[in-house]
Order: sequence, then structure tokens, then C-alpha cells
Amino acid sequence: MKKLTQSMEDYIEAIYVISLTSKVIRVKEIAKFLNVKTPSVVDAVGKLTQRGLVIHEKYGYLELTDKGCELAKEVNDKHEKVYKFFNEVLGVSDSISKKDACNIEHYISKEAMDRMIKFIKFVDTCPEGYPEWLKNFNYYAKHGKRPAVCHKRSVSK
Amino acid sequence: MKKLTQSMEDYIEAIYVISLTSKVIRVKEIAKFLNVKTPSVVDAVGKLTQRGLVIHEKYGYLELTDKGCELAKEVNDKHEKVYKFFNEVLGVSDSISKKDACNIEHYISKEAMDRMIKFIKFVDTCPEGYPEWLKNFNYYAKHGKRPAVCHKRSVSK
DNA sequence: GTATATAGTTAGATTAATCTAACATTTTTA
DNA sequence: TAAAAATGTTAGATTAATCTAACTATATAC
Repeated sequence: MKKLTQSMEDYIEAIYVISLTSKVIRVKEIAKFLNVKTPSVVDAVGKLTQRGLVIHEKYGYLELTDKGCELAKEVNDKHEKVYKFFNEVLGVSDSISKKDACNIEHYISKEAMDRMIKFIKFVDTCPEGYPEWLKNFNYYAKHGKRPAVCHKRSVSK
Repeated sequence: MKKLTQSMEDYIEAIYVISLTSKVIRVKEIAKFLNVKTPSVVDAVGKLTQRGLVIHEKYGYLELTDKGCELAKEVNDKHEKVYKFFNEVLGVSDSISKKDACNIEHYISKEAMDRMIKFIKFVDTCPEGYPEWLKNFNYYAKHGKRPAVCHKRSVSK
């Protein structure tokens, strides 16, 4: 089956995200979520329905099929991970990280995705907690130079 | 002036990149570079000409105006930096880094770009050369676990 | 239970990016 | 220098994503 377009990915992801906090899903909510008008949503939902990703009772509620849900989760997962990487590793602000993730999620390769995920894990599982080098990077990014070296004594004995 | 579309950015960047290794630029080369047909190029060049970014002698050569060149460099710079970050920091393969950079260059924010650039610099200006933690990350990405700790003696005296 | 408000749909237009096929110009070459 | 080859352009079609305006269905409120 052909890949979804960026736009269709947005729609299916929106439905998924809305479903996380909302019992029922309506055309209007999707429109609001994505900042588009309702006819655009109807159009998109029609296409997603044809592909068996969404079920839509006319004039009624929407839901994702299993396949649709799976796909939506994949897209959203990329979003979350790119967001986390930009925000937590690179230190990009929340709002910009969100925007960037929104766009990049449609384009980034599996391989790069994998590396970002591993990078986050690498940071999160650092034996000494939040790693020194990342602190130093944040300092560097902010001040344009490394922090003054702290000639700390060896911990080993 | 309105922002260029992704596609227009591709065209202007292509012209710039071709100009780096080629004395003269023709419609056909751009088509080949971007994997599109010549009428698409003619179309795009028309639009870029209207915006004062390109000069095109009918049936002849093309060149970027100063403004066009500046813009093209900006786009290409993003490309280069994203490529470098993916490749050198995240350890993504050359070819995939290139493809990802190609897409992401159109979407990434100034802020994230800035952080990536700083990250690369942070790595490149590490006082001890290629940083230990990045070696460790590469090991981690490859093997799924950190390298066995080397209880090295303190260097300080 | 009818009128009004809200939500959803359809029809038709617009913009952007692409293509193919036909045509025009320029360059090459014999 | 005339024919052939290569390159560039134009016209017209297609696909995708969006919109507005008009219309339809459902829900709500007296």
C-alpha cells in the first residue's frame, strides 16, 4: 500500500491524539486541532476511510481502525521522539521543538530516528545521572564557551 | 517578501550547488540534479526570475542574482549543517544523512539549527579531541549497552 | 414538537507542483 | 550550410490540498 502523504499523516495523527483525551471524535475537533476548515477534514477523512484507516458514520463520530491506530501511533511516536530530542538534548524551547517535530516527523528516516531514540536513552541511562558533558554543552550553547574547568580531584582511590 | 516554498528552495539550492562545480548552468542540468522534467524547471525558473532571484536568458544560461545567491546559500547551509549533525554526531550513514538533510533543511527552525551548529562545534572543539562520551554513544548505539568501564587512573596530579 | 443553532457535507474554485506531447530554437556535424 | 540532434518552451492535463458558499442533517431549547 502506498505511503500516506504528509497531510494524511497529519490527519490520522490528529485523530489519534484527540482520542487520547476525548471520548468521541468529531470532524469539527479535527479541524480545530489542525487549523483547517471542516470541508478539508471531510475530504481527508474520506480518503483515510477508503484506505481502511478510519471509520466514519455520516454526520456522526469517527474512529481509527486497528490498522489506522497502528499507523497513527507510528507517526505520533516519531513526533514525540523528535520533540524530546530537540528539547532535552539540543535544548530547543518547548514551543519550537513542538513545531519542528510537527514538520520533521514526516520526513525523518528510520535510521536517524533510531539514533535519536538511542541518544535520549544514552543520556537517560547515564550512570552518573544527568551527564556532565551535556551540562557543558548547555553552558556552551548559552555562553559561547565551555565552563571554566573545575580541576576536581580524582574520585578513584 | 513571501517565503519560498519547499520546491522553490530546492530549485534555487540546486542552481547554487551546480554553480559550485560548473561554469555555466542550463535547464537540463537542474532537471537532472532534481530528478524532474525540463518543463518543471522552466516553470520554477520563471517564478524565481519574477522574484528577482535568478536571471535566465531564453534558451541560454542561468545565473543567480546576488539576492538569489544569498538565499541559496542559506538553504544550502542548513542542508550542510543538518547533514553534518546527523552524520557526525548521531552516526547516521552518509546516504541517509544526505536524504534526511534534503528534506529537513526546509522545515527546521533557526533555533534548532543554531543548536545543531553549536553541538557540532562543541564536539569539534573538545579539548581532549574526539570526546569520550561520543565514542561511548557510538558504542552504545551499536551494541545496545555502554562499553565496559575502564577504571583509568586519574590524570591530574 | 417546531424553530434555531450547531455540525457536517457537497460543489466548485484556487494554488502549487508536477507531467506528457507538441513545438521552437540552438548547436553540432557531415 | 543544411540536416539532425540536443536543448528549451508552451499548452494542457493531473493530483493534492486547501478554501468559500450553499446546502443538509442533527441536536437543543423553548
